[in-house]
Amino acid sequence: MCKDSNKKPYYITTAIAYASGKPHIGNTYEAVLADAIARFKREEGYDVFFQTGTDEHGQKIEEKAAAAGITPKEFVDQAADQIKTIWDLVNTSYDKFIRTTDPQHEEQVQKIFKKLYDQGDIYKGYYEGLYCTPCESFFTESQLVDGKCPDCGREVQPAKEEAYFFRMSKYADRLIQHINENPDFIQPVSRKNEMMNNFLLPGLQDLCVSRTTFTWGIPVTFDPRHVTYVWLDALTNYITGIGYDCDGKNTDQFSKLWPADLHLIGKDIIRFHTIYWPIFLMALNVPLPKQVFGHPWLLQGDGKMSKSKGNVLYADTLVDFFGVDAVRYFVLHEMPFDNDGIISWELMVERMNSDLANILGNLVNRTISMSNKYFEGAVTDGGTTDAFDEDLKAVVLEEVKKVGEKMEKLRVADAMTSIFNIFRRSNKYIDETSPWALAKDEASKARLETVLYNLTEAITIGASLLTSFMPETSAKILSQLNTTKRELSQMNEFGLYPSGNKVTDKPEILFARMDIKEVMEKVEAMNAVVEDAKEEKESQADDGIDIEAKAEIEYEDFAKLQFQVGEIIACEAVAKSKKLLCSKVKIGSQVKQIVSGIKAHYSPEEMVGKKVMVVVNLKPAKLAGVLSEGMLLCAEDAQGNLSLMIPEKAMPAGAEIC
RNA sequence: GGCGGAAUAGCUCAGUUGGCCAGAGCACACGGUUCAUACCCGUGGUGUCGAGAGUUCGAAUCUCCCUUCCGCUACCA
Repeated sequence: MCKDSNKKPYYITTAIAYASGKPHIGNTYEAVLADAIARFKREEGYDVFFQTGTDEHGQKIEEKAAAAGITPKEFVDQAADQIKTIWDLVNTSYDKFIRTTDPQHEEQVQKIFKKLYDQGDIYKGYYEGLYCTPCESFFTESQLVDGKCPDCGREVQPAKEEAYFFRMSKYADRLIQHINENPDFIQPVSRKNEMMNNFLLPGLQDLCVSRTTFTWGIPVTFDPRHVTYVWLDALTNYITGIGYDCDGKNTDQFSKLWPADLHLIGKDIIRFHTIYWPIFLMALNVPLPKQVFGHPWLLQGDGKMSKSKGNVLYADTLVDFFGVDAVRYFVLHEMPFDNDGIISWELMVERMNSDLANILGNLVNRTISMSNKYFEGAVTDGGTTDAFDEDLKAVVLEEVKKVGEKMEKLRVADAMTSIFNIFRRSNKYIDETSPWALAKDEASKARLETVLYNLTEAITIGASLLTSFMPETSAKILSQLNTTKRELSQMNEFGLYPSGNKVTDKPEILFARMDIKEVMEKVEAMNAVVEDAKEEKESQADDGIDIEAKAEIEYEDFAKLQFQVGEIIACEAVAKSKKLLCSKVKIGSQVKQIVSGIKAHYSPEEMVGKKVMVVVNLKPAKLAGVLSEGMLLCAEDAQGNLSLMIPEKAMPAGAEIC
């Protein structure tokens, strides 16, 4: 134990997963990536602490629990279990799984909130100015149309609902300085510019840190109508999980581990980790984490991964097909450093066959087979040497170094490529030395011994390096070679495999080749089952959706609105806009220009000729610099899909809708 | 609309401060081999290094401009 205290600490975290459902393979990627880094750091001799967990508060969970007819706590208990099960399934070696409903975390969040309030960083305020009572919504000045509610056009009033805010601007200069002085703080660097240019340099808005519209959250002690709103609750897990104490009685663990060495997060929440989180810490007078790495996403090749499509890949499904280490290999290998990666069944099978089965599995198998065939399993250093041997050794030792260098830069995929270069070089070595030819001549026995010894040694080193990335496979190979894991510190030397040691006499297949056709047939069969279940569920669920009710209106309010049928006679995308289409709409004898945010749902071509429902007397406004003289009405479902309202029977352009 | 990034072999990408015939993996074709999971090894590219112009003895690498994609952000009646 004394030995441990001499080790340098390394504290790594993942983002905590939102406990609202089953995590898909894209989410799981983050856990595996963090795990590979954590394991490698342990190999390097660090005293690693790896924390992950779940974010369990918020309105969405409150609603989902209600829909399921259980309490929020019951709901998150189930969800957290499910997430933990998946993390365990893919062999993540976390040291702590924190949940934001842990009493210890909740207590600290309450203290932190109070402390920041007492010192003036958090203040009670209200959404500035602009509340529309019927819509129950707040708007900023720029969102208003003609000074009125953009949704209903009514008057808005200043300052309705109170909320607590964090004064971000106070710390902005310090943060800008910190980011400039620590170029590695935000990774990849391209994200640094985005944060600077979009948020820090233009000036930070204060952040809302409490809510009164839902109750499933950590109550504000001195104002219990409020619950702590997301980021102050979630981000603080990184310090509460290791024993931060707001009153100054931090645990030894906290003193040892903080500041964290690496927050590993998805690129979508970089802003919260590189702006709000550092500022919270500054306010608490706690040092900032050393590095935040916003990793890219793993996307599905065959169409976007979406739950509504039912084509989401889950880690457990993939593990059933390919096994844990193949899945780990795939997600780590396919994910470059700053571009999104792609996952599909075809790519999985390809990697499985070419890298895992052919290059690695077959290498181990053929090597062990030869040792058995020629020497009854005994691997002996024959003491000979030639140019092929020297090159093999040089490549192995060189790649060992590269693995360390790549991992230092968080280039995990590149590190694995280096390991596989050892296996590739070993296959080539077999070809160069042709052991089967040596075996025919008793005179070259020593030479043959050396060749198989060098191979076994190279594989031992390669397999030992694999331990951080594919722990089960690493152990299997070493076991078949009847040896133990080579320590990183001993990898600057070639030839430590005990001479005369015997390998297993029955090598097992590590990775079986797979047939893409068979896999796809199984996948389709599986999807068909899922599809049926989904349809059944939908037919049950299609009894409508509920939306927020608006206040009752008088008939005269309704009568102010003028609806008419309009015929779209021309339509084009609005240049420089992602969501807008600009239509020329014929209404009776006149033609109006109307801009609508429906580009994601309709192409300009399919718009033309449609007869649609138009709000005609809406005051014209400019959208993205283009004049819009009305509004096309659409129905919207829970997923945000839009459908234009079209008359059920043929109607002329201009017909009144009443 | 604002800010930033990228465009290199069929595919995914490397190419450090401008300089040795522009590289790797996958895929494909041919050849070799048989220890092994029909595997492994070798050989094979007329790639306009997105288009155009410029700086230079020399540019994928620097400058300008254009085109196209991407990210963040704003807007989205």
